[in-house]
Amino acid sequence: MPELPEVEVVRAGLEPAVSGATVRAVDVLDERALTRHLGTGAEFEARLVGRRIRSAARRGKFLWLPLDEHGGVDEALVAHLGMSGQLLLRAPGAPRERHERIRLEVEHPHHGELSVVFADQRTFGSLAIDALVATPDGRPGGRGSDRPAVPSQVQHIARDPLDPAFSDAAFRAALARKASAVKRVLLDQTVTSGIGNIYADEALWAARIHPETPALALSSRAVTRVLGEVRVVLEKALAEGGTSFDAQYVNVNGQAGYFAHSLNAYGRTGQPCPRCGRPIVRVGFMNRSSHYCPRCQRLTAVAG
DNA sequence: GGAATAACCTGGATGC
DNA sequence: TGCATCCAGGTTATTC
Repeated sequence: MPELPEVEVVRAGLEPAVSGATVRAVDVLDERALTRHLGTGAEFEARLVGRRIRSAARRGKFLWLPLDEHGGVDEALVAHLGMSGQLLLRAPGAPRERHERIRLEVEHPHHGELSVVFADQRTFGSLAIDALVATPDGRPGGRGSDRPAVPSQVQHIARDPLDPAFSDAAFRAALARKASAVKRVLLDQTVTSGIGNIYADEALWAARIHPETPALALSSRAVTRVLGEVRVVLEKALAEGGTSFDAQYVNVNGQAGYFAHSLNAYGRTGQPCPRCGRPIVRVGFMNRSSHYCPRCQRLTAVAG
């Protein structure tokens, strides 16, 4: 599933191909891929054709391509991959992808013509054209952006733990006032972004913290450990190209990542914990699953 | 206002 | 073999 590392791999793949490119044509095949766009497919197409893409930026799981100003309006093409979305680079005229929803034909001054394909099996992902608004802290909007702006629909999303402008103090303060389970807080994109079910389970396993521990019950050292392990697991996954299951996530060239081989808890129900050998258990949590080691991650072991 | 839950969606796995 | 059901999970609207 596309979480921060997967989205960052896509962003990094898109950046050299689309920065400076001009959109020549847009084909919306399925308007369900525009659920975050305020307008019709035809309007989306008309508004995008002729625009020049400046760069590729990301905050958490949101990706956006800032566009040259048009009529005094500063805006971007925003993408969210949802659970199964893919952004693929293809040669012009390439055959339709399975579950292809939208295709952009772009022309780059150095690389020539290229197709940018948005494919999405489960249609939880979407594209949208959205206005850019100033960041409250005046810092760059996210990775790949040197401008202090984010799309309006990304305003409420917190910075991610790999963002140089991420505030450890604000994260600590948020945990200290929430009685919810720490895993729920890690998944709350308004507290910290980019973490999904896989990396929440992995970071909590590494930090030896039970996913249902109340956030405010964590000691200062435990919070430090969680945040440190979140960063370690995200950076390691990024280095390995992300986590792929059943080809649900691929980079812009359609290639899978390798991090699934490095998972210690997620998806390993019944298999021995790599640390103590006790079988990993799976429990229902927030309409999904939590995987943890019942020996290493005890509900009472929150101090230190 | 904060927290918890349901709904959205499709395809693969599983059970009968 | 074919059909029905379950499961995966990010975001948001709704409910408590």
